[in-house]
Amino acid sequence: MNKDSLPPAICIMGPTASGKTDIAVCLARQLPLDVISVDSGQVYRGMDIGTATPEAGVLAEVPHRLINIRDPSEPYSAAEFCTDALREMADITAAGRVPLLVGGTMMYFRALMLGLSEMPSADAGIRARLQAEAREQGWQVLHERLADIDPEAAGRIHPNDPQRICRALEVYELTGMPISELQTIKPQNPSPYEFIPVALMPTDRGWLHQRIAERFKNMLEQGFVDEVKNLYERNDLHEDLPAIRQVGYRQVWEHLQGKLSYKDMQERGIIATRQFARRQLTWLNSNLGSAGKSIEQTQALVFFPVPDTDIGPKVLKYLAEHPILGV
RNA sequence: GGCCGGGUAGCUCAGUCGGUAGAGCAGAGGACUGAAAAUCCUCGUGUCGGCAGUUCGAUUCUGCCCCCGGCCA
Repeated sequence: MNKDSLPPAICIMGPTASGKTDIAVCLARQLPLDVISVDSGQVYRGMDIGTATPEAGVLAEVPHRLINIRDPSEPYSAAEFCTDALREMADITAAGRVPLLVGGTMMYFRALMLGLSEMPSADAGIRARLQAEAREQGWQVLHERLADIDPEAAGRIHPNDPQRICRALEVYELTGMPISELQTIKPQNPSPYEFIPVALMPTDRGWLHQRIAERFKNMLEQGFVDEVKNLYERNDLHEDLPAIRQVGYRQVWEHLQGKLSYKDMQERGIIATRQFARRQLTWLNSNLGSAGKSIEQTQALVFFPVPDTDIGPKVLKYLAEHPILGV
């Protein structure tokens, strides 16, 4: 290792239900690793069953950081994740250990590995106002407004994509600068680590779908509906919150509202999970893979096919022989 | 057994006054810079239940048969 080399950080990514937690536990038992969860849902307290947060026994043996750090009423964000993760990574590295980032929130991985451009964070007031304007005039009008101030962003953002139109207008109001211009200013030093990204890739979509269905039913047996009911009965949470919009929670919430029968809730929940997994696979197949190679200190994404009964030992072997880890 | 509805895409169905058919959902592919488990874009050939008849031409009309509902026996 030369003096310029950065400390290593291992990333285990994969779609939902691909077996990430099992791998993490397996690796943590063998190597001096500390786990950080990369999961936009597990950050919320009281949302364990539906987010497949590891069970207490697992957490007792292999602690996961960045789990249950926030109330569901307060939206978390990719930027906050970066701040929190870098803090934890520094802590782990200082202790002479290696951070093991495990999760399925690909945007958080991207933000951590490539960094985010310098931009203001969300502004609830502005968003509420833009939402109200959209309700009256329609998002088309707001998209046209965006086209006036930032033609490039308007060209990239589809008129039917309220979330991105909203963000682009919000950034412009806050800074007076087009978001497309701010985004061209790449972060200088995203994260001072050498990432070793590993992806679990299901080779058989049918297998994944079956696993997703089984796991969702299993969540219901473990009391998923009661978990959501506890949140539902608080009366300060609503269906527009990121926490409540999550796969599974959204469907159970609608069931509690009487909008979905139990049977339909289960079916729609499983379907939503499948679609979520497909989006995660798109990340792994395209952006994250190429993005990994575009940054010097980031290694190319390495794929491990699943299911594989020897997946644990194989990943372990790969890491143990990895030059950056210098084992 | 009789009468009435239905049998069209993986599912739910629309439609073709006779010129081989299209929506929603599912599924697949893609995008992704402070909500990302979010948000959004693209993709529709299938013996139109089977056999025969009428016709230049039948998924469409006619007859018979099979299957699924419902009603009557």
